[in-house]
Amino acid sequence: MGRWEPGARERLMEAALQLYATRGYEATTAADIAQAVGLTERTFFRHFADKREVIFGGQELFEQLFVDGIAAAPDAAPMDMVASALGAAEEFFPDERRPHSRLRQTIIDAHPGLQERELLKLTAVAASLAEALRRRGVPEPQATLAAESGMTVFGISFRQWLADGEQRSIGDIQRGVLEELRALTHPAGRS
Amino acid sequence: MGRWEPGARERLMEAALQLYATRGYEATTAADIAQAVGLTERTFFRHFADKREVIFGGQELFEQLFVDGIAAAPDAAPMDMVASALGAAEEFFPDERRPHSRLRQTIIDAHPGLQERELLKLTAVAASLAEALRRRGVPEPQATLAAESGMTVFGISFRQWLADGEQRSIGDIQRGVLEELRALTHPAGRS
DNA sequence: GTCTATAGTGCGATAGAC
DNA sequence: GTCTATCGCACTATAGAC
Repeated sequence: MGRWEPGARERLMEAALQLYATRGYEATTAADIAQAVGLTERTFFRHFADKREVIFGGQELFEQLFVDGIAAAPDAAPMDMVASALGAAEEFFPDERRPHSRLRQTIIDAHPGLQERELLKLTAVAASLAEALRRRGVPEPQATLAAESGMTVFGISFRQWLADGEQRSIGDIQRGVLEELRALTHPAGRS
Repeated sequence: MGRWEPGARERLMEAALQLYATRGYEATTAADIAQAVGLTERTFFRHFADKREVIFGGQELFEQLFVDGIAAAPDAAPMDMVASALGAAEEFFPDERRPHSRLRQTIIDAHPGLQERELLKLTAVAASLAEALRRRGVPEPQATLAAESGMTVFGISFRQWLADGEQRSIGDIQRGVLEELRALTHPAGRS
């Protein structure tokens, strides 16, 4: 047994989610979260640059899955490689995770500061996706366009996946949304 | 003549831009900005909810122009109404404004906190665009998809408009990027 | 217009792991 | 001894409450 319990980071994240959910984000101080897991405020800020970050742990894995998806996609048109990479969402958001994701999203939606951070993270993923596409030989502006369109599809699908009564997997939803995007940008009758 | 110089808000915005550019964003306090135009810190926070907001004045007009663009667009496919609304960018970003926009963007790009705020503003515009499309009878998810795709086109085009040596108007760039998007989501040979 | 809580930083000290 | 996680304290600026 060491001096410290292991997994301080994970324990802080879990405690933060619970406290933000019950007591409210603004009413919860960094010191509260730290105290809840037997640490000090100073240690909280060693693990997380700010009070918002504690909600967004595990995002690196999420981003990596998408990027790997591009690298592993068969040679095809840019949007088809993106579609293939979107499969990563299925791995990251299995249906069992829906309740947890709903709770987390409720907290984020209730606070502009957290929404800002979420958008920044999503934008970072889009930038990484674009970079991965360029490594596959896709030029600009197509790489950024395809990457951002992919994240748009993911975002809309993720929201729908969380919607009350929704039963489909996120992958199924994404495939439908992507088809809608294709139809939208190329309506029947237009050459 | 009133008791106060008029245009406190505008003077604060201009002073903030200059101070952020010369001294750096983090090294500039709200009190510094207020003092530069002969006001107190308290007054600064009466005009702007936080230190970041001072960079984003005038966004309401920007948003309104896009929304009006949707309302005024001739009846057509959703993406065509969006394309029509994108024309608002031409009015809001005439070529004379390029140097000012470049300075402003340099400051934003150097600070994650400002990037977050910028993304939130852009997302708010997308949400308003989607709402305007729904008022024109476009259902979900097409409305959100078209609105967010429109903002993607705007964002990429705006970046390109600021790029070194770029001569085209933002409208010309947007038209090209939109065509790229159409081609990307419907490559030749795919039905 | 003042007063105050909280976020977040900097630095030094300490306690274990190796 | 080095390295790393933790703590404690002092400090500033933000932002909101009164």
